[in-house]
Amino acid sequence: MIATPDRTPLTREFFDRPVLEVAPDLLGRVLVHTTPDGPIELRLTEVEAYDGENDPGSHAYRGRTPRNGVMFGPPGHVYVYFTYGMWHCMNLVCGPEDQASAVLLRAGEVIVGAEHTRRRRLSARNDKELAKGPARLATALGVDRALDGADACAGPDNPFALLTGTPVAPDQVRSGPRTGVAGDGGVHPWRYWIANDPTVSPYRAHAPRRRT
DNA sequence: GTTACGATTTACT
DNA sequence: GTAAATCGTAACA
Repeated sequence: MIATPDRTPLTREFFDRPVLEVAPDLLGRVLVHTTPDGPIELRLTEVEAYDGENDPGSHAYRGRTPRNGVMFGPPGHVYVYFTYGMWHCMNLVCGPEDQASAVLLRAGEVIVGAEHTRRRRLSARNDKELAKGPARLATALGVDRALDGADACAGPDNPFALLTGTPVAPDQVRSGPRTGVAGDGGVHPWRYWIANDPTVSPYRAHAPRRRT
């Protein structure tokens, strides 16, 4: 029996901590995105930490650019990037400011508004696949670069918010290498997920692209 | 201006 | 299991 999720918004202070502390603490939290179709709510089941300018796997590794500028801003905001010419992925910026660390939201369980996500996720064979993977998660929510920089701490009446939810017990948190991260960026066990959760995406090693 | 590649997903053998 | 899809971004010339 799962307790009723706490709908108090997560505070700026929650995100203004080292990213390796925030990332596992996000599991079980509830993301709210209000779309033109209606609200969608997602319980986070899998995340990945990216530790600022010293992390070879991070978009911030080579310094600030037009794309990653939000990562260098205050914590508690959304960083959205476009990749592979097709997909969007979303992150939450963690503090302290100028550290440029963030948590990639890799997977979740849709708990409200599944009917809206199914229209965007026609290849999903069941509801567990609606947000099983970072690009699938963003697609299910209808998130794109328009949300880049949005404040996740402004409360549930805003287009985007993170609520306290029901954080998972520490003994239910698992960790391992990050998925699809090249080179030295793949060595750290900075991927976190909820044990035995059916919405967690499978691990994949980085696949170098073949020459044309 | 040109080039190489990506914090992925999907379809197909 | 492998390969195609598809284009913004950043590095390099």
